[in-house]
Amino acid sequence: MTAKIFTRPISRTKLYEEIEDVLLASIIQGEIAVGEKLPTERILAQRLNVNRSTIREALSKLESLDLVEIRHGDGAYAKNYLESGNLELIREMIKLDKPNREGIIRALLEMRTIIAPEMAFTAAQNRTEEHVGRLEEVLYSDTGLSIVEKDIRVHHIIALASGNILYLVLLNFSNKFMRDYGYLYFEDEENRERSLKFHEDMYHAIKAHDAAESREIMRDVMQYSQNAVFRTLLGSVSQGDK
Amino acid sequence: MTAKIFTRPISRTKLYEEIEDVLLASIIQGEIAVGEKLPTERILAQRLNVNRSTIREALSKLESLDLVEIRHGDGAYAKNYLESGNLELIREMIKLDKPNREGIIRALLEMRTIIAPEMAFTAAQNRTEEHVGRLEEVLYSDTGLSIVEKDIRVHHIIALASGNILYLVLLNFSNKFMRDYGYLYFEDEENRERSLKFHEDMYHAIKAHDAAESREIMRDVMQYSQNAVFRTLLGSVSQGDK
DNA sequence: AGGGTTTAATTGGTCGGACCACCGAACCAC
DNA sequence: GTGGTTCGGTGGTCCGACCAATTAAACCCT
Repeated sequence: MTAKIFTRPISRTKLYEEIEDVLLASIIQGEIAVGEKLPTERILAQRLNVNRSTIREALSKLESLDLVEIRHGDGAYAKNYLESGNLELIREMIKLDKPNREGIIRALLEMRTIIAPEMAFTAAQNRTEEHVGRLEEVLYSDTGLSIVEKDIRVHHIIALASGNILYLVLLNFSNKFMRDYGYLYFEDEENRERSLKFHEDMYHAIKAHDAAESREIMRDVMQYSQNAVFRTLLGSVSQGDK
Repeated sequence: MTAKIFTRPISRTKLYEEIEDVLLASIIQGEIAVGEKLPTERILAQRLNVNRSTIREALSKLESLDLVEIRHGDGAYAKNYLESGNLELIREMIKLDKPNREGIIRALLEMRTIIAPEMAFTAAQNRTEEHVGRLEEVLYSDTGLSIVEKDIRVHHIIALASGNILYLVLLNFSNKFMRDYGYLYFEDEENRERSLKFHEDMYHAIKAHDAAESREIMRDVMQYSQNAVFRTLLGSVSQGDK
């Protein structure tokens, strides 16, 4: 006996997330100018017909994105996302701005192509036996891994070996996309084989402490995959996604 | 003698931030294992003697850091920050783990040295007249800017010109440190002068669409400043801070 | 009248308690 | 077993109240 539902059908997403999206869009699209004060929590609650706690959760998220600044006793102010936005904001923007998705993927691949080789270089210098062992495990023991997960783990171990935690964090960000759009690359059989060979070559180079070789290998694979995905993107311009 | 005061005099920071720090430390230091379920919100509220709303705000922040995963109807689970942590988490870690501050600064400088030159290269290719105009404004008109702010703005414009929004976001992150620790570099008179010259040279190279030259200039200044800060850090090893 | 102080209004932060939506495990029927 | 049901527990939302910080108007003293 389902009680008569008085509101919208069913909210699949959390309420505060919907509100977060609305406010985020308002700020990014300039409806709320940079530096402008947002309506108070109480007013927003009343206007959107939700509880103030819910508004607070939404604003809290926006604050975490560095998109608004909340001042106790004063109010919430919109910030310039071009000056303070963080990586998570990029992900949020993609959810609301699908057309830009391609541009961000391009940006991400471009950055990876620059960073990953240096990361591999440093990793080959600093790697310990443990890193080598973990690579072997991923390459030869973990049989149940998909190619995407395998690739992610290899890069993860390399990032760990590099000793630069920022490489690691950047890679984490990249991986979140890889899990969503990795198929753009790995759906091609040739690319899958190339990837496996890459894992092998990189493993040996790192095991041998060959920094220069590691960098070269990484650079090659990054440039190749970057171009491959670009071609895929070009070929699917008018293709919708689900 | 250092008897722990049971009732804290005044909570200088927001309550949920204190709780956030406590939970964050617990997870990073492994007291709460990866994958382990955290106590429920109600239990945490009771145990820490605060309201459940406050606990929820703290958990929400940790979720934004990708440090915990909250599942409706189930509970909150600790995640492996090495696999999912984001840039903001790095900042939080520094606040709680001062000894690591130096390592993170090193990592940041290392990454900047790699990325910034390529960013300048692309910027010189893609820059519009507007970018040139804004550079001129910062260099010759905005007289009230501190050297740190001036430097930040120059890099910001270059990042904008590059057209790669990830460069921009990474730079934003970097700038948050620059505002805190920029003095490590700019307290030296020679470095300040060098910086001004860098702005000049970079401006002309970008204006001339000279990508290769822009990259060279950027690479030089990055490597120099990286080394300069390293030396400063080495020289202040035993220097405590509060 | 000018400048510093007090007060009041406004706004975000915390509280307590209630109910709703969702998940998982135990249970039950088949 | 398989599939549905029940039920307890957990996060999500709501309500209304008070605390704490900020701001600006009102006030007072000189």
